[in-house]
Amino acid sequence: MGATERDSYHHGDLRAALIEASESIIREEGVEGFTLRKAAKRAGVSPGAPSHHFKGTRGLLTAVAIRAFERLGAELAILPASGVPARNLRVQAEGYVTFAARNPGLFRLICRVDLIDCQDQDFREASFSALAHYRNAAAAYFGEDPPDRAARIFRPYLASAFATAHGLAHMILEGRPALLFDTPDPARTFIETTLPSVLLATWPDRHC
Amino acid sequence: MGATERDSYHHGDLRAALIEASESIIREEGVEGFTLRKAAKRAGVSPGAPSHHFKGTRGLLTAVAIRAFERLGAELAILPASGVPARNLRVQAEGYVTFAARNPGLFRLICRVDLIDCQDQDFREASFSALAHYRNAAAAYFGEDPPDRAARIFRPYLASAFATAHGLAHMILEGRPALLFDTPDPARTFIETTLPSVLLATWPDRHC
DNA sequence: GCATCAATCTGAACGTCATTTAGATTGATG
DNA sequence: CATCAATCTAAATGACGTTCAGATTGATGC
Repeated sequence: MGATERDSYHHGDLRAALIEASESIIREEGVEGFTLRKAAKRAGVSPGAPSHHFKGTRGLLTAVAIRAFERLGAELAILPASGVPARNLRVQAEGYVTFAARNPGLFRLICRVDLIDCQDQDFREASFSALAHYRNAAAAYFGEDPPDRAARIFRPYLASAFATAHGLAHMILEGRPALLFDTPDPARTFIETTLPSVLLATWPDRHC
Repeated sequence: MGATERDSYHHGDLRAALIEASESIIREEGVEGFTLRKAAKRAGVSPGAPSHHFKGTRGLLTAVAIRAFERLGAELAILPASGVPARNLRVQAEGYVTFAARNPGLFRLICRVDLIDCQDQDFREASFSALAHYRNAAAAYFGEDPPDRAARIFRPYLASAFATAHGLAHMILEGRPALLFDTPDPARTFIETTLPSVLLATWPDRHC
């Protein structure tokens, strides 16, 4: 549970262990509870060891953010797709917000551009790939071709398709639902009650 | 420019000076560049002095956040209002996003619930008051009575009215426009080109 | 005008943080 | 089996927030 036991002087796969440890810390204590020393301790190494595998704290957090985007992408990928574009877009948006609500630490991390190396190619690739299904659903709904990898990510219609869900996600993480509901899980209640009607108002379509 | 000169042992109005200094630092270097010691130095006092006026760093940042909400509220209050509800709502939303783009540090601060005492009554009051015009515009557009001070802030229609603008604001602060435009001020370009069409898609109304 | 008191500020300390460096350890190569 | 580069430790550095004893002073009561 605490520091990982280790028999040899070398760790074996410290890089992976640090990412794993960091993700756990962020899940348990949030991004603000994360420190490089904690991650090193949890992986069973000294505070200076991580520097051989990552460019400082930022490098490690960038790697964790990449994993977070991969998890988001995996969740969006398995959502059911119907023949109704509006419904598909709404399912993707709801999945996006649900991911943020269920993984507040990870979602906050991928939005903390001050903590991450946003120029990192793997990071940019991961952030692009994660939203593939969402993007396709939006393109189908708005009747446009989905942008390819070389094209700019955000077109006006895409901004529209992302902004509402992104805003709702942040509202949840900023604690708005707790002001509204006294249920055991206010965020869940928020998603189940407020969100569908919001998406309905944003992208009205009686075919859903 | 640097430390404020001081003739007497006592500062006179250190509380206000610390808030002023902190806001300047956050404007210049962002929230992540802020430290309590910097603020103390800029106000011309020792690192321990602020503790007599604020409950730690969080107390000071909460005071700065209150000021930030007041500035946001002041900007939204002077926006022109017409007889067309849809237009008024759109003007408020655009003002909201513009404030975020022009004051990235301050806007990030009021969203950093980990740095602020969100239970603070003055803070809650300020956050509520700042959005008065926005709320009224949304209520008029959706044909509902605006909620009074005692009522819960967010209803579904209000969440809808805020989510898109809030999401766009975060997208700007997360650097998305820089991926899109090569202009000297990508955020400005984003607002002037992408944003109106996004708001149009979100709240379609040919009376604007 | 003066003594007293509470508010305010300093200076130094403490523990934690990220990061760097010299040196110890060891897996891999020849 | 010797060599070498990769990996890790231990210690140090400087900045951070916070606390505390003591210095200073504005304000109050006389």
